Amino acid sequence: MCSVSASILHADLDAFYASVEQRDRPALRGRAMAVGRGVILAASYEARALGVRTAMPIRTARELCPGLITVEPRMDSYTEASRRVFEIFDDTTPLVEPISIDEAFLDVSGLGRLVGSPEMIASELRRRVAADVGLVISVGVARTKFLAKVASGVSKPDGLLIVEPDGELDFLHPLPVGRLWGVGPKTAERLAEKGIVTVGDVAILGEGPLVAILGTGSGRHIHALAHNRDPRPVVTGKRRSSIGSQRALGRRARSFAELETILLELVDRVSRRLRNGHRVGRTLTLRFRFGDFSRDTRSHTLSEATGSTATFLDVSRRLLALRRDEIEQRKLTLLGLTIANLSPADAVQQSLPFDGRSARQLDETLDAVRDRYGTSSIGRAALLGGDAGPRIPLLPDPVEAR
DNA sequence: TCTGGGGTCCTAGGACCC
DNA sequence: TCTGGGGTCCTAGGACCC
Repeated sequence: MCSVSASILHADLDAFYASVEQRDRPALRGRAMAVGRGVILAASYEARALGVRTAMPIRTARELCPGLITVEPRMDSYTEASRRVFEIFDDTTPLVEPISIDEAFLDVSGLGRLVGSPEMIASELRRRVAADVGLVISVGVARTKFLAKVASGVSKPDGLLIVEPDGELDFLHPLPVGRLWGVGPKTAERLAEKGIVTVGDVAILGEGPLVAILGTGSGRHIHALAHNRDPRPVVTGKRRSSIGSQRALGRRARSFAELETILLELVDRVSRRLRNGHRVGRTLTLRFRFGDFSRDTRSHTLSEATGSTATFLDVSRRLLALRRDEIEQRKLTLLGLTIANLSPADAVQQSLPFDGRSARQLDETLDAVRDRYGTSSIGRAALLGGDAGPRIPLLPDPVEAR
């Protein structure tokens, strides 16, 4: 599926969240600033120059960079900026594959005669994103998706880099192994122990020894990438395969009743998003993180996919109860819920019978839940499981539950 | 008050079926 | 009594990415 010429674009917005903030608030321009809550989500290039990195705790970032300005994320603004950038992508070629809120692959192989060379298309794309949305985007152009992504990364910030087919390996081999997609800190360390530091080292090693170090899956994968063998085409119309939500719990201890309330909020949020996307799901996974940073999961697969909040709540509360002792002994610092095994909502019956309670009774139930657990973010939808789903049974008294 | 919050893919063992 | 081979699904966990 590789085209013979460099005609896959990887377009990636630079320091996306931070750039949107600097665009909207001129006082932040040219300053070391970052977007974050607890940890850094995105840092301006001025802050990066001082060592501030994504995923770094804000406290650590301030030690490195005492004057660092941090702002709370405004997801709505980022979503809107992203939407406008993707409109420009879609206007450029019908073959657009989104990867995340701020990057995508574009296949422009069919546009040569009509519009111009990949280089001209990439330049025009960068110009339009700057002029119409006010953001800087870097673009890599190559024969494969993998190499296009590497090229955009190398070109940043505000870059355009084209890797022609006859220069691929010369470009690739001097780079550190961490540039290979799928090589993170752990894998890089294992390779470094064997003296493998650059992509070229991987390429020379051969597949056999690499498989011996990393196992079949990643061994073959990484070996192929080191030779720029990446047959994956640009694919449009992908749908996500899971939907989840999680909540960091901070340092203080939480009662089991509090955790049940947080779980209810997670279930409410996830099932609402599921229904808004007209999807139903079958596998629930509860994710735990403890004070010592160890992680744990518990999952359950239903016999049929559903969109019912009540069912999700029922299952997830049972999964939570399974870990009750563990949670009370070791401090829980994160609780997450993911629903996977998704399918289109019209595949199953969507509206479950309403149990006939009056609106007033529902509100009373809701008040009781809020009262008991001191939360205000639970809506009636949580009790109804959608427009006409069954109500959620009132949470048992925390004392009774023991 | 301080370690987001959203995802994807892979592996391995056990259950179960043919 | 001994013992196949192949396949799917589920659960748990690990690594990685933005």
